[in-house]
Amino acid sequence: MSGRRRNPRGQGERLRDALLDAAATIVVDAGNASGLSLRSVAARVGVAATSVYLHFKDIDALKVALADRCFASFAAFRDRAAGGIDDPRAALSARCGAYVRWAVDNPGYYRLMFGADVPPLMDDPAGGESRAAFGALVTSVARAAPAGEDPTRLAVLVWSALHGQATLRMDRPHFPWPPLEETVADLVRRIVGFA
Amino acid sequence: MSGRRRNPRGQGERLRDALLDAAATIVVDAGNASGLSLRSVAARVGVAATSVYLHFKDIDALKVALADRCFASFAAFRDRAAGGIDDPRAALSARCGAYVRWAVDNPGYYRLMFGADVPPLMDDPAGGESRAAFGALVTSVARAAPAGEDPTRLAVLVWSALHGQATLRMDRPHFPWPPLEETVADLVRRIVGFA
DNA sequence: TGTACATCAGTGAACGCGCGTTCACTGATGTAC
DNA sequence: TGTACATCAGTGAACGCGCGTTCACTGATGTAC
Repeated sequence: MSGRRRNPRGQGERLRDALLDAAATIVVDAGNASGLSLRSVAARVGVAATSVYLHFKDIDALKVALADRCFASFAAFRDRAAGGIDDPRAALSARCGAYVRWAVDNPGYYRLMFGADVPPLMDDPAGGESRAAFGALVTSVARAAPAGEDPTRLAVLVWSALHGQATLRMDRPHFPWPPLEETVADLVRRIVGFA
Repeated sequence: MSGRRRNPRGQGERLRDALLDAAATIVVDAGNASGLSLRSVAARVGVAATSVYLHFKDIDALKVALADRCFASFAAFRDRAAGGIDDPRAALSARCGAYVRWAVDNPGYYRLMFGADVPPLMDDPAGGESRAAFGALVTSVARAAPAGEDPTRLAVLVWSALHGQATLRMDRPHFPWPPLEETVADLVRRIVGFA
């Protein structure tokens, strides 16, 4: 079909990456994971549908692997945004702004990672990623919060506010949203309680 | 198939309600709208698949009609929770707690109403419902907020926080969530800024 | 009072589509003897 | 040095399923003449 050649001996794992790349472009193009299927992914790579089974148990396993990849790049983006900022409150604001910004710019990925699509993410490999991300938020909140506040509790509040901003902005694009970074910073400031 | 009899002459509209009822039970059972199809709805009612066309242009039109119904019952639930409470802050807390409670108790409906399933809700009949609901929130926030705050702006922040709580609680059930009403009240108190 | 006709509330067969899953198969390449 | 064999990286036909959509049809009931 396409000009694809079979991988050389010992390089069979490269198809796995190619399948994940194809899945990523399908998700990016559609803005969600609804077009992800064993057959669509295989077709995109130029391979027989059954070849997907060589690397993934089913389409959900592929989704989990893709989500795992996304968590890594999401975390890197937030760390980059917050890195090098000394003031803990400014660092927290930057981290949170980056959270919503990345989500809005990558709705397909974000929905895959945090939607109901792949239910048991929290227990699985990607669940580890997700918990680590929450841990980083707790740390950042702890540095910025007034004394006497429970950082974990605050982080739960902040996380849910960020998630709400992110998903509403992508699902209700016609709503007159105020500017993203400014709004998120205000939200975080109010929740965590610093001037 | 089932013991269904055709509606008497002039009562053809009753099938419309029956189809919506069937769609509602499908959504409730699955917890989402993914099982909603022209054929599944028709089968549930005990009617030929093509009969759905007599009342709905396509399955999306049926989803919009169902969402419309849900908005009505959602709004009634919140009004009931907030009604009769004189203190504006307590009323706002009750209203917001009821928001998240209803969402968590009716995940299928809530996802249908606020998810990406039926994109243009905000422009359509149900969009009116949705805007009216936001208006009620703005009013309630205005009564509770300190002077000098912009109630619409605050309502946006509160709404996104409530939505985040609601969707994360339903999509991440394994996360160790703190008690719902208490957490929502805390969130609202912090955002709106009252002691 | 009878009857023709229109309307209403659906029916049911058929179509092509994409889906996951099964199964036996292929053909190149490295390795052991 | 040659050859048999195992392994690897896939293939491709076939299955049954549910889906939306089309089309001509049915049969009861009310209404006009």
